[in-house]
Amino acid sequence: MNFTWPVDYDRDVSDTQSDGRRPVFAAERRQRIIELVRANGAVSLRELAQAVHSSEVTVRRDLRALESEGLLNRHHGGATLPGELSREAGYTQKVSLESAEKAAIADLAGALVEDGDAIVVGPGTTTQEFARRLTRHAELAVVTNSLLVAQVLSASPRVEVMLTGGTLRGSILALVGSAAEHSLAGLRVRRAFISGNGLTAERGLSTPNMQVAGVDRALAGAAEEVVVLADHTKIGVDTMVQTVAPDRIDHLVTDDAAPRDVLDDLSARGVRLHVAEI
Amino acid sequence: MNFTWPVDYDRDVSDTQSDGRRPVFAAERRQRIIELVRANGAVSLRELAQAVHSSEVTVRRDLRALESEGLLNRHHGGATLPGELSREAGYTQKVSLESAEKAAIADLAGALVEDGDAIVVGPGTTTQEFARRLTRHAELAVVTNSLLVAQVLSASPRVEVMLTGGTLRGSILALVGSAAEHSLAGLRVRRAFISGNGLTAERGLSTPNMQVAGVDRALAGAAEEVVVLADHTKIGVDTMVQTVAPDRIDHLVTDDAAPRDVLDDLSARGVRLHVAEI
DNA sequence: CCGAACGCGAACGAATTTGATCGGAAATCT
DNA sequence: AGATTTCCGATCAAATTCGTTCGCGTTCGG
Repeated sequence: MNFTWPVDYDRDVSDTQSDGRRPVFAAERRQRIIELVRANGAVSLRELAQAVHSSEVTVRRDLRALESEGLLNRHHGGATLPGELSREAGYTQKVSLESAEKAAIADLAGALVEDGDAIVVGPGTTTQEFARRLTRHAELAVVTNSLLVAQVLSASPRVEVMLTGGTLRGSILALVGSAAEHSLAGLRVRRAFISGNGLTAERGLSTPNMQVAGVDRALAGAAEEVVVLADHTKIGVDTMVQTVAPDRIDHLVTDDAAPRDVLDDLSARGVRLHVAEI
Repeated sequence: MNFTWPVDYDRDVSDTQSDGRRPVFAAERRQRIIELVRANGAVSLRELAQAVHSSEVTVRRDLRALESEGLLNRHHGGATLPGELSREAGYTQKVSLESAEKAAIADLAGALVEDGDAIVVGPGTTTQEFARRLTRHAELAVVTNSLLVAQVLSASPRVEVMLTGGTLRGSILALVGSAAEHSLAGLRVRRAFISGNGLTAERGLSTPNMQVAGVDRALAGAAEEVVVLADHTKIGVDTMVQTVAPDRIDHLVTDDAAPRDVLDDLSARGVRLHVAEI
């Protein structure tokens, strides 16, 4: 925990540890290095060397060992906390995935919006793409719990954006939790445009996360009609928590690679289909 | 404490928190670039270079690398979010003004936060920079109405971010209106870190916009202590709506180019000063 | 008491990063 | 459409950092 440094005064360059003072164990030094990196987020090699009273070569060696244990990340000139950087690699990869399908779906869904509408838009990459189309409409009121959707719409002055409150879920940049659900309680809009992780005819829309499911339910509950935006990779798959029952879904916008039988089942349950041709 | 950048590496400082400024790692710079692009939708090359304190050549190299990872799209003059050339509103230019001062102020203000704190962070470029420092702390709960602050903190799992609801004010990417104020009503945190457009000893903190003023008041009201982050360009100027009275301000963090007399007046009114030396 | 093993620091070549410059391409203006 | 301004790509040079080898001193086991 706390280290008492036997002697901390000027150690000259040529000075060695021949004077009977207790040597600083390597483990102590490394512990100190980790503390420094954790405290500052990122520390330069030189600073570390000064701080632990060792040469830069030694610190480099330590950093190499610590990196192999996953305790920190090395960079040119120093080290940083692991995970602090290089984040979001997974997220943005999703954006470019099937972007043609998403764009086509978003285009088609845009036809379901009219000037002067009040709508709800849920989180997701498809709905984000959909939101981009909304800037053309005049006098739109959009309620969303997605920071990305809000940001997309922030530029257009003719769209009024209302964000729900709530705690931020960093992985999808959306607001969840009871505060988010509660802020939707008194709301009533015409249509909700939401996505999800899976859609089947039997169980409807679903998502693998409980908190996300709660808000999705609240989003759908605030609208008279529910529009689901889902590309073909989600049609026919079921995930953990059901969010919207099949008979509560009024429209489904998807692409023509979706399995035909599932679409037919959905249609039989009263879901109006909008299939984008890629 | 001198803040000269090229560290003289002959001196052996026993201080572990060395004051010399650390070189910015390439990974950090790229992360910063991504954040800037995300936040503004589209940023020009020149502004990016200015913001990260590097040459345009280096930024160009970074952009090339980031594009190959699919993290952004680059084209003549700058870079945009991947997926769409959504915004044609020209590259925003308010990205980096007096960024050195802001960074120093943010550093200083970071000392007013402790692990386990619950704090409020208001909108503004300075507070955004401040928020970047918060990722080092453990078990932090942050309430904010700024999308940019939320986004900065979204990457760090040790910080819980709560966003107020409300209508989005696109120009500053913050939530305002009665919903925002109402969502802060039942809240009580230790400190509020807010910025503003002007600060005088007579009228305290002020901002030119009524709606923004309302939320600022609510933000300050939710905290036991109010910390104002303001660079020297805001000290001594008064704008339309008063948001926080002088005697409600407990701390002021600013830089040493602020007019001395105003600081003295503020100090006489009980405001504790933290002046960053550039 | 002695040799081997180990940790640490110094030195030097290699590799990486960064900034500057210049010709050519692209966009904008007239 | 032509001219001009701006921006991009590539090569080069300087600085910094990294990896490796070697030497020195200490410690441990016999």
